[in-house]
Amino acid sequence: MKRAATRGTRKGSFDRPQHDHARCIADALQSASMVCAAQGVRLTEQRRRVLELVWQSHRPIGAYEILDQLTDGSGRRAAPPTVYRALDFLLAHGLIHRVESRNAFIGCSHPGTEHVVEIMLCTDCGRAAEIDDQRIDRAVRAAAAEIGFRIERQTIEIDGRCGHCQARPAHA
Amino acid sequence: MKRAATRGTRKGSFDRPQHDHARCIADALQSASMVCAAQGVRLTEQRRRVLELVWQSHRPIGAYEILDQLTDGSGRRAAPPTVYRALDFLLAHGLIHRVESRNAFIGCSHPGTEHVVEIMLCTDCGRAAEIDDQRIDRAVRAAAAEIGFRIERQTIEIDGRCGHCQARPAHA
DNA sequence: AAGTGTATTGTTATACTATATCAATCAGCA
DNA sequence: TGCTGATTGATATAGTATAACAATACACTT
Repeated sequence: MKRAATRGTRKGSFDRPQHDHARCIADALQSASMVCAAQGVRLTEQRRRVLELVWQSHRPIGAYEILDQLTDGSGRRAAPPTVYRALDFLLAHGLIHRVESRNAFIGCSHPGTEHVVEIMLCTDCGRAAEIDDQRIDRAVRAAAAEIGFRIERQTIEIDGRCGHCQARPAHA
Repeated sequence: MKRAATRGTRKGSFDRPQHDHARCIADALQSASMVCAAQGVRLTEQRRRVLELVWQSHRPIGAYEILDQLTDGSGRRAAPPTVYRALDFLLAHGLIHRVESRNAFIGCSHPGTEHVVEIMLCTDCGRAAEIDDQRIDRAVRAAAAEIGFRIERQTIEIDGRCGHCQARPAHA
């Protein structure tokens, strides 16, 4: 599973715009399947479809964008709780992350492993990259320890311009 | 002004619960006044009142909580744009910070100075402390530099339990 | 003091994000 | 089969934020 998790989006960097994204999606779904099996929980069709929609691009996606694309076969649109429940499940099992500064969600780049979540967000192409930098984590832990603060959760989101976008004119 | 900014809430730590909070408020208003004068913008009565409400505690406050307390003298409640405009102004001039993970706002602990914003949030007493740790900033910059990412903004919010709360039973 | 242009505030409507609640259905198992 | 708990459906509503345009206040000139 570790192989599967790292075959697609590599943690710590932005994929080339022309990478094989179908593989990112396939890998994510496969990893999710394994993670759920390992944790003894069910990756239902509904949850799988939501995860697939989250992974349709590397851009954070909002709950209502998912909702708009989540028809029940006969074109009937789902209701908000449907999508939020699926998102809650995926969050709880580490398959997606919430981007707080955007009220949106991205697929987790290395599900099934313990890691702090640090996200870089390109303000040009809109894509997100999950990084996993030990130095940042160590620095945060050190700062917390100094004032006797016991960390429970970290929200680290960095906005800026990714390398690919800097290498070309600003987005239209 | 630097003295005023550091007299109240010290950056980098949680105040003792029984600190002289009236002074925090007074200092914040005074600093704001000076910052606005220096920047050639007007700290109107409306904006001053919103800032005061933000500073009524060290807990992040939501826009609608402010709204509920913002009467126009005759008890008439203001409308949302009124408070959001004031908040936008205060954000733009570095007098408050937005807490993304809470959709809420806190007063800036050292307005008028350039700094990255790193916030610790106690899940027990609900208070926030703005820290300004160079190690975290350096680590983030290093990680970004490695993948050619140009930083524009950082959102760093750490949830956990503050020292004061750890020193006593969990909050009722 | 009156006039003028800009900034600020008021007002109404509406968009966007998220959850509570209860009913219906489904999956796994005694 | 029938029970039990998990999942989904459906409706209503809470919570967060902005668009658009009118009215007012302020600073500055004449």
